[in-house]
Amino acid sequence: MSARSLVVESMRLGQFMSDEISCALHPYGLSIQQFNVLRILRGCKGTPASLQYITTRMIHKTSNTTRIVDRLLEKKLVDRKPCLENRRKVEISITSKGLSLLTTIDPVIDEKENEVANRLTNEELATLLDNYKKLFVTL
Amino acid sequence: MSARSLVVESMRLGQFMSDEISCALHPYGLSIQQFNVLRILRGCKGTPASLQYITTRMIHKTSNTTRIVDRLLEKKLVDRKPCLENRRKVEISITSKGLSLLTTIDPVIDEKENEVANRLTNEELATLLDNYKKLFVTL
DNA sequence: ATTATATATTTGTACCTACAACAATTGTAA
DNA sequence: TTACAATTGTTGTAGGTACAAATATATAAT
Repeated sequence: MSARSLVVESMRLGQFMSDEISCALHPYGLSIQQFNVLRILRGCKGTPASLQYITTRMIHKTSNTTRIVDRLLEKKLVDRKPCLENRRKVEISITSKGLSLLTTIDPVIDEKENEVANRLTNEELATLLDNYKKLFVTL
Repeated sequence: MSARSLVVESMRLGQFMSDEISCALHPYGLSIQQFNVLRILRGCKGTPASLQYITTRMIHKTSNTTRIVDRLLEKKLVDRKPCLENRRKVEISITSKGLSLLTTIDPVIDEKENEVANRLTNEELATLLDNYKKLFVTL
């Protein structure tokens, strides 16, 4: 019985977290994946990233990064340029408009994340993350 | 730092579980949501269910049950009839083809679920599910 | 040099989520 | 009864996931 619960409840919790963040992002017109890409690009600190690099860092391994970046381009939150050294590649970077949007959103997300995390003690939280690691071992 | 990890890692874990199940269902041509609906209908034990009833029991609260049922209908895994007592309603039931498909799939899913759950001791599993409950409290 | 293989991205399709608008039916209240 | 609100389901649209095929470029093998 518990085995089935583990799978279903883990999916439910993931969905719940996802909903919380999506909801917080909604006023800013960003989907959770678009936000994810923007934060990955900010983490690059000026160095442009390839689509492949972004993809490896996303939550959904099979997300279609091309099309997510397309939407960020339309909003002028990122730039996309062909890579001169390797013309198969593309160089994506966050614009100043993108950076300042993130600056606005940061405290809202932090607040939301803390609000959820505060339902557990630090010890419970540590144990939980520890158990996650055990579950994640790839087959 | 842990607060952010909690949200991200919960989403990752949910995605991981979802991927495991989707992958196991793939050979049978069912999506995880279609499978979910079939299991809900089986749980009704002959009593037909309305779309509304099915929706309340799904993982994704805003799933468009009409269209998921449409695809199960195409595969003749469910029946849909107008409800005579309340003509706004519709009566959905699982067919014998649907039931026998579920019977085939059941052990595959059980196996997958156990495989994942076995990475934790019973005590760890109980603690994990307990912590899930604390996190779920709706705001 | 030509062919084959690997890499990087794009495009196509089916299905799903999220949200809103719509239509039909039923319930309620003046 | 007529008007209004609530319920139930369908349809439309934008964005996303998953998977496969196509395209372009780069690298390796013969």
